Amino acid sequence: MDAESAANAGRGARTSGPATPPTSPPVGVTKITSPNGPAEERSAPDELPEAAPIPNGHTGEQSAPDGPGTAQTAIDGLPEASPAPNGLTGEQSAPDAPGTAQTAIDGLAVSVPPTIYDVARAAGVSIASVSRVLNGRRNPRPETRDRVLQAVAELGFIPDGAARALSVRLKEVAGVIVRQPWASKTPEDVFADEDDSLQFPDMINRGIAEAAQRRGFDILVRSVSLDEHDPGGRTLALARKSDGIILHDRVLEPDQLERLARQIPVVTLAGVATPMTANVSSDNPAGMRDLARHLLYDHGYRSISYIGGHVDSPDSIARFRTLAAEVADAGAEFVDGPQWQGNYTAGGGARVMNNLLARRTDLPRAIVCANDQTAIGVLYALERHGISVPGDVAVTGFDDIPVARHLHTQLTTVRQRIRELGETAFEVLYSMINRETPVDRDIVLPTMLIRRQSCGCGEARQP
Amino acid sequence: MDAESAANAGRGARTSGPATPPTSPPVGVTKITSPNGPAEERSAPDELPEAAPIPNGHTGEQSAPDGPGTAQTAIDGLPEASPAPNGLTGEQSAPDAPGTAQTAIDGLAVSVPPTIYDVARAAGVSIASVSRVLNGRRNPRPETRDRVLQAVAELGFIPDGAARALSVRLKEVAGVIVRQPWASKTPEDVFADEDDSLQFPDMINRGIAEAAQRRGFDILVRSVSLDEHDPGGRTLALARKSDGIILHDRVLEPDQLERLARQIPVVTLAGVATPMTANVSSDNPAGMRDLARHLLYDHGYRSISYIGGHVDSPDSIARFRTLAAEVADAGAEFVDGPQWQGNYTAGGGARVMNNLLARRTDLPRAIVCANDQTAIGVLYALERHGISVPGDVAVTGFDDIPVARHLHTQLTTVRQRIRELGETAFEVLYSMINRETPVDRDIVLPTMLIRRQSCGCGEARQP
DNA sequence: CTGAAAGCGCTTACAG
DNA sequence: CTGAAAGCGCTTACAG
Repeated sequence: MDAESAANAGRGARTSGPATPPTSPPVGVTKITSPNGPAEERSAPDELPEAAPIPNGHTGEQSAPDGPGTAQTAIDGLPEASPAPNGLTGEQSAPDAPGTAQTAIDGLAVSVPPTIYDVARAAGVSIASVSRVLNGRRNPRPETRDRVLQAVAELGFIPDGAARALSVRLKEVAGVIVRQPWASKTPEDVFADEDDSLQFPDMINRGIAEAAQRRGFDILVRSVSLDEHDPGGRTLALARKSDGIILHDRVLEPDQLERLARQIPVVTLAGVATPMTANVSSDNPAGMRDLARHLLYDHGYRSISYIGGHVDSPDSIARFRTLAAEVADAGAEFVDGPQWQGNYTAGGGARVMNNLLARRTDLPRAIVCANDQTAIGVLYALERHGISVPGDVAVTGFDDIPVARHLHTQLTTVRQRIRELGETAFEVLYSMINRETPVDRDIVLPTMLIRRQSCGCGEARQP
Repeated sequence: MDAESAANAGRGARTSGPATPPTSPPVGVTKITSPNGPAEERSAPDELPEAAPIPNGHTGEQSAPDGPGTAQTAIDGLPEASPAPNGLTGEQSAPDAPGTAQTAIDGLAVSVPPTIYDVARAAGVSIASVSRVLNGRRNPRPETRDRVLQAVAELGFIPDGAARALSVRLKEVAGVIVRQPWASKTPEDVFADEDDSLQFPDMINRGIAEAAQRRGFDILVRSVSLDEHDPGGRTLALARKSDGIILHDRVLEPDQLERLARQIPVVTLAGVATPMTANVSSDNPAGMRDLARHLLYDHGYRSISYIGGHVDSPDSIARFRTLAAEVADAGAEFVDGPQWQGNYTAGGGARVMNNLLARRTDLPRAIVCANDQTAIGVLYALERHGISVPGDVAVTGFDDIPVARHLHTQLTTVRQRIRELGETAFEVLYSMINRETPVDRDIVLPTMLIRRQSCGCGEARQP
């Protein structure tokens, strides 16, 4: 059997319907299968007979709730393999299942994993003892310990997380909700990819995950789009799988937030601390003030505008306010209006500029963007229209994401301690989960002005 | 009470030790608290008295396994609030807990969430009925339905995921293991940030998450570093929280992989399908062949080298082989050797080049990199040494990550359908979880050569 | 030190 | 249509 046919061996076999697929897409994973690569690069070992060893048969058959339950039982090897106390009933083979041993045949069978009862029996001890040696509670007798450990190794036992979670009331999972900026992208959007690129939220998540790992936690990330019909619902759905929730930017309305916080610990990023929630964010006022003064006094720009992020973003609002105040204090002109509303994406920034330029609007001397992503779009639009940055117009960002320094015109921006934002958010959440008294429930991290080319620094301003 | 003191209100209160912190870091989340931002930006509403309404008291007290269990019970509102059948024992207040009502005081208290029993009682029906209306099973009487729904709304009931998972034997969670390239970064590494940037793996994960969402699944991502002492252990730990596992690149040894696959469905990315696992990857041979021929025949380069990724990476090995073969076929020179070993990071690429240049080695006419990240490092090193790309040396990448087109010298590379790789991996895993016959267990996605500047295309080759 | 048993919060046949 | 009960796989006082 050559690789080609081996790869298709599974085809044509009966396929059972998935268990109530939420939004079932055009199903079918059929892809272009290596049109021309050398065979050895994609060979599919397919020793059917002995290739799928069923350590301990006995299929639990998780029949789909509705839909015709389809039984694809593996070869039932050891009938008496699971003498669990609470009488395992063995597989409940669906009535319409003509043949069995199907999953075993296609070689991808996964037998029902062993439980703590299997380990206990194999080791000749009680499940309590197994649990104890596995969790290092009260030192068991060395012999007991060894026997258990051996049984565990032999069976390849992996304790079920759900069962443990239910028992200790701790899942060791933190849910993270991100506002999805890349939802509204159009096919021909030049920045589709760029907006898919590493965002500020991704880096924060990296920080969260890192801190979580130290505590034995994992993170479950879910993104909700701006135009989501029910962000609250999606958030709740994630909450049931987590011990606590971290909310990026502003994903929930205040009332929804309160409801959620009543059920589970909640930490917001860039929001505002409430009696029930904690918050961690960067010092927007200080960051924007430094940037604004640099533009106003160091460069002497007399007219400045601000391209906002999401309309209701606390971060964007804070930045806007500080900038407007600084511009006013300097007696300079603050160019404002609805046409300057962005959405934190490069596409949004480009759109704002294109619209402005189409109307032949006079541009301010400097354009301050809500974040780097937006600035990237602005730079692009300006460049395409032959407008020089920073010669004709200065442009700045906020965040200092990695790409910022690789742009053709390096971006002047305000650096946030992005990962630290995430790490801190997790630590606060962790303490809340442990019902500890949080050290502080409104944490603000410092920022730093990063001067590069786009504001007019770095190189002699060329016309 | 001003914002400053409000923020510190919680301090000084007794803090209980966290439950067996794995690798306890210098604890304490104390951060720089807004050095100079206006107060209203970080105000912490702190209406102590009525701020923390305890809907239905009764604290479950998840006392830390070892360590002195510290009880921080909330105000016990409704003593008889949980008439659960299996006799809830109420809080097991730890012996050393002098006072209670502590979490309520600091305002961040989270009462024990209601269970299905609370809902059933409130609605005057059985828990079975609650479960049925919530899951839309067998249409309940409209009245029953309404009462349940109302009770759910009133109590803010969120069914516990662990309990559900245990019962239906499905967690609706897919575990994803990534090989962590950013582990070995040194402080002074110029590319630390760049390597922190959106990587190929991140984009794949985005695809996985997207596909997962359609099926009601969430993904749990864990990264293991190359020098991990026990990648298998960390993987198993994640496996207990998941229904299936997706492995990036090559994170497990074949034997570990087999052990894992015997317990739980496994899909590898860029690996090789085995009797127990499925694999999805890009067509490396075709992609590299197109690239190699472009370099060899279109540009006529006669000497080429390859900077590899991780030594044992199947992708890198496949690319290497194809390139070597193509170069040989063309009768050109393939410059090889251990000094050309990279590690998929920009830092790695830069290091290889710096070492080579330090030894004043003659460079080949073209340097093919295992991935874009590596190429970025190479471009950087070359530029610093005043070597012109593509004038003196051509450089190419692989992946076509977003930054590739934003580099000063735009990168010629081989595009992979990155997100699709992830989406496909999830779909295959999903079918395995449902014990379906997979459509194909070795899926290969097509690639596409993207010619930009770094190979010598696009602009007239300047000296 | 160890075992028997209760309990975690759901879902789902099984009988009314 | 609905309720009582069993069962999912662990952990943990509680008694030996």
